[in-house]
Amino acid sequence: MANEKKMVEQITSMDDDFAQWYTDIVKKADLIDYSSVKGCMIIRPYGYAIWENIQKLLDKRFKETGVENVYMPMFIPESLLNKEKDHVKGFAPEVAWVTYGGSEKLSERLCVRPTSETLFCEHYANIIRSYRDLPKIYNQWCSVVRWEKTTRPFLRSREFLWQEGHTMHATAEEAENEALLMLNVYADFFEKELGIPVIKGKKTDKEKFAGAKATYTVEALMHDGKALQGGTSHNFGDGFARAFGIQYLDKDNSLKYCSQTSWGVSTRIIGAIIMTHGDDRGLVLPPAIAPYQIVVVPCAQHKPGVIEKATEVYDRISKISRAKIDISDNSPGWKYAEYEMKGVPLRLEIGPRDIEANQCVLVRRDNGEKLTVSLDELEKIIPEMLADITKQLFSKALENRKNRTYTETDLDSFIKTAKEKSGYIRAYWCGDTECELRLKELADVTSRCMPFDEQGGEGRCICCGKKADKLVYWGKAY
RNA sequence: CGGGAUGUAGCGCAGUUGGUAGCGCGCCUGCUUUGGGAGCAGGAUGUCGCAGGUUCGAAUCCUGUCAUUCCGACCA
Repeated sequence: MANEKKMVEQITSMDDDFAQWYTDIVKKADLIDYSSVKGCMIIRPYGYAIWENIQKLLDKRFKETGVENVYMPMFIPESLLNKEKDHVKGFAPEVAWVTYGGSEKLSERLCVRPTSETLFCEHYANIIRSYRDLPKIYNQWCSVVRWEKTTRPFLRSREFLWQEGHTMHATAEEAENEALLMLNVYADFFEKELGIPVIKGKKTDKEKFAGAKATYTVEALMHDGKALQGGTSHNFGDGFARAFGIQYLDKDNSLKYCSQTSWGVSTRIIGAIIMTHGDDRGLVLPPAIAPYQIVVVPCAQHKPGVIEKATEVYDRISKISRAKIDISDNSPGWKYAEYEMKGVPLRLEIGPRDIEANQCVLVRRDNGEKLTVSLDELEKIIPEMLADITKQLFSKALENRKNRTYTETDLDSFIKTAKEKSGYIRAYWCGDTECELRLKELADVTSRCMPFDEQGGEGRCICCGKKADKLVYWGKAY
């Protein structure tokens, strides 16, 4: 019992204080450490391994659609940043500036990239001449800097890792297709690999990206009912192309402006994983991105033959999964708690009793189920269980979203629900930004997205009561 | 950027009216243990966040500053 108490003390319960629970997990699962610069975190090996797995899986999906990776500089001259008005207005308040090189003041200050639209545009203007040069579908994996006031690990840090795709196309239609294609890549990745259900939709003008014609988003709902924008894909039309003079000579020998997209996801995804699947015992990782998918814990490992047998099993399952074996002299109970904290999807326990019976015990992190299985069946059972874990994580998260999605048709109920519940509120909206601002004021919610799947109907604007054809998901967001 | 809380050993925390720093866990050594965070014995570990100031003397009082955290406003 004394031990149980100790375990409970490790992390704050999510029902007591969700924010503190999140912070505890991030630290105690060894994902990050704080650095001496506010809002800049050290991503530790266990956390970085998760990011590497995310990168690997996404990068493969990108390349299957024709993406090429590049690397752009991290500095942007002020004059370059200023070229597109809406864009600079959106980002200027939160950029970091370099004003000195060594001891000399720079003649023009350099901004540390908050995003690289301008750099890509400058480059594209130089390399695109003819329709034969199109499309250009570039992506870069890098870090960007935004001088946030309030910071939280993974969710909002001043420097964060991400991927930014920037593409140039001959026609507006092609650009629109690209933006939607990448949105679908994100949605598929979230749902199939991470077990996080998302809502695909369009952002309102108020919420769209600075300088974009349209912003599309995949929205996820966290365990506490707050929304998190998982990834965004923007159609820029030819706005930047006009500002940067990106033109090509078409087949008909006339000069035309390119149409452009950009799309990105960041280490924020890790925050989404924590807040979607985690529980009071710690992190729960979807197998696809878990640094190790299964941990072998020998029991009574001092007894002759146990470590040998456990190692043999480990070698075997290493061929079919990312595996780890822990033969440290910590007690088995300690190891159970430790790997639960770290969210390892499966635990394989093996001790003298098992060895005698040619079996082992498999324990699932997501639901705690214990299964005694024959050692002969491991190669068959483990991949099945890993796949099933992702599915179960998905349905559990979907269930949470369903339970936290409310539909309202009159303003008073809308405000009441917004005050009393935490989740999405579905309600019609006339399209007027005034109404959006008013809802923010009255109910403290913002529009999260206009789901593609749920348009086409008609109702009354939740705010002004006028005829409305836009169904919007409203809520509070990270 | 506003409001609250915090900063002392790796982690969690005590430290009273100012007098030169302690507890638990962890760590190291040895023995016994090992199927849900093991036991006993011995041992090591500190610019008291940082910078000034007051004082014979500061972890303690004052000023500033930096960071963390929570709640708002802003944003991925």
